[in-house]
Amino acid sequence: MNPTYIQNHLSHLFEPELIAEISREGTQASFKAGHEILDIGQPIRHFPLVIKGSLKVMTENEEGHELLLYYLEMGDTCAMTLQCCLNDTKSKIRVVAEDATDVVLIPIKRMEEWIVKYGSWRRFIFNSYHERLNEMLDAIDNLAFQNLEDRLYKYLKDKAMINGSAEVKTTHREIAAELNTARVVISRLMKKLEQQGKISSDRNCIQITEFVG
DNA sequence: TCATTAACACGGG
DNA sequence: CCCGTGTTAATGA
Repeated sequence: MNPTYIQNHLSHLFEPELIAEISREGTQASFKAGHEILDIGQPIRHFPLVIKGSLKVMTENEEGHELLLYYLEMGDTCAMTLQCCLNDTKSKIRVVAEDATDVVLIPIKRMEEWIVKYGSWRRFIFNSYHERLNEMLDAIDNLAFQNLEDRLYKYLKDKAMINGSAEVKTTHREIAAELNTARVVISRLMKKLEQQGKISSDRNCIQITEFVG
């Protein structure tokens, strides 16, 4: 892979020797929005460094209900994938491209090697664990203690945030599936949020009024 | 009280 | 016509 590509995107994270190694060992991949990169039960051979775009990481319960764990954005990597690498287990997660996304795929065998060899890699991995753990705690808090209306609004704000736009292109049906609830509830709550002036909505498109970022 | 399920009407593409 | 949306009625937790 082209070293300057890695250089341009990851030099702020890693030392030059590691950049060179990533260039040698990694492969670049691009995914379209909606592309499934990894499914539950699949063996993991690579782990991703996100260069551009964003990935959505989910798990699933016995009834087949999906639960959103977190989003990965530029400079992020996937703590769940890391955990699976170290144990050599199969994936407990599903990873889908949220929008057009570029990643660098690194063979899992380099993981442990680089942890010993490179301070910047070690810090990166620990830091990634830390961030992902915090996001999961947020997700749990959200599920356990917040009502649906707050969850919906937070969901919409998160979506807007990762798109980098106040506009969210989705449907009530999709949102209902993501939040594990019924479409009719989303419609009702959306109406409520609209009346409060927090959002405005058209068919297939929702604007977040107080979007910043 | 609020979610869920099913059913129906409306309108835009 | 199909799909997304808004609404209602019955039922359940």
